Amino acid sequence: MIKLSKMTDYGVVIMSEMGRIENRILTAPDLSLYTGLPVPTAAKILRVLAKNNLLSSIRGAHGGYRLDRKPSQISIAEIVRVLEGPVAVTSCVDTSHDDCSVEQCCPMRGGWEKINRAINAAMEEVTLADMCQENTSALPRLAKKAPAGAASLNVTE
Amino acid sequence: MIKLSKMTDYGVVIMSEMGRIENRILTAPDLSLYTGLPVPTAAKILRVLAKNNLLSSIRGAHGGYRLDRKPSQISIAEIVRVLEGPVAVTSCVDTSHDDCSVEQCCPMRGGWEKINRAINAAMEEVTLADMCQENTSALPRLAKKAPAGAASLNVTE
DNA sequence: GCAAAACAAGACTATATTGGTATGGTATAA
DNA sequence: TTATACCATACCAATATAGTCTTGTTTTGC
Repeated sequence: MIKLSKMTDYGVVIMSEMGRIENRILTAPDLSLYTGLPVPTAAKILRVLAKNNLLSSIRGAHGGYRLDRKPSQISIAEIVRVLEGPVAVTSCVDTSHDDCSVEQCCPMRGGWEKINRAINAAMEEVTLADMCQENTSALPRLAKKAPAGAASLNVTE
Repeated sequence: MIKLSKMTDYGVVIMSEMGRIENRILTAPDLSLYTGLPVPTAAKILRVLAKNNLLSSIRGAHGGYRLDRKPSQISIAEIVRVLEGPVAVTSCVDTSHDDCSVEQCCPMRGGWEKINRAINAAMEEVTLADMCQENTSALPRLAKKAPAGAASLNVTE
């Protein structure tokens, strides 16, 4: 199961929540309430999103966060990239590229490259607007403890 | 950085190694030698691959492992699926689907579904044969300690 | 029939990543 | 000037992963 980190998942959930309300200002506690995430966690993610120009932060009393662009202009790829780093299925794990010194002529490179491109394209194509289409009253839906609320299916085969 | 686990990476490397040699029988120590992986690790992966009908195991003296099918008939998706589980970017992490009880009407589902499908298609399309195209003398290439040798690029943006 | 070679299976350990929390600081509105 | 809310960093805990070790089973070949 190739999966995104929870932080990234939460990030997408938070962003869609903001997308739904659009140009309203929401605070970390607001979002925490809406999504079921603990406040510090929500705050942490919001900070990162703001730092990377997906949200603007407004400080001081009555401050909070606001979407920087329209939901239709924000791709999932962008959110994932901000919270998770470059979108790619890499395997030469280390930062030091010493081990995979064959980089340039590695026979596998072509295959992975193709796969990476496809993944990127797919994520680039789906926007926040696609994620938060109308009709879903978000607020009351995550009763219990759990945050979550994103993808579920597995495309098993 | 959405990444595959090392085991999966190793699995692909091992499979391409076997694809290169095709219908020869290779033992875990052989593969360990060729790929630079520790023997027990290679053995572990081989076992999983064999259990899932990608390799056949031959026991006893002069035994080992052999590819079950031609490299061109084995997709990367299959290898990844065997070593990593279903290929999907899920986020409702838990096995218990209790938290995401909205599954059916979750507004995000559509978006993730699309992304998952694209990833799957890409991996389904690339075969082992694509990964181990000719000319690369595999044996002497991983001198030092490190195994690796798979993807490298990052498709950063 | 016995010994050696090779796979089979599981438990176990150590390490790395990640999620989550706490603390102290800064800016701004009322 | 006080309360609200963002900012930054450092720390802890839990989980997941990689890797190892041990014991067992099957088969070849002498």
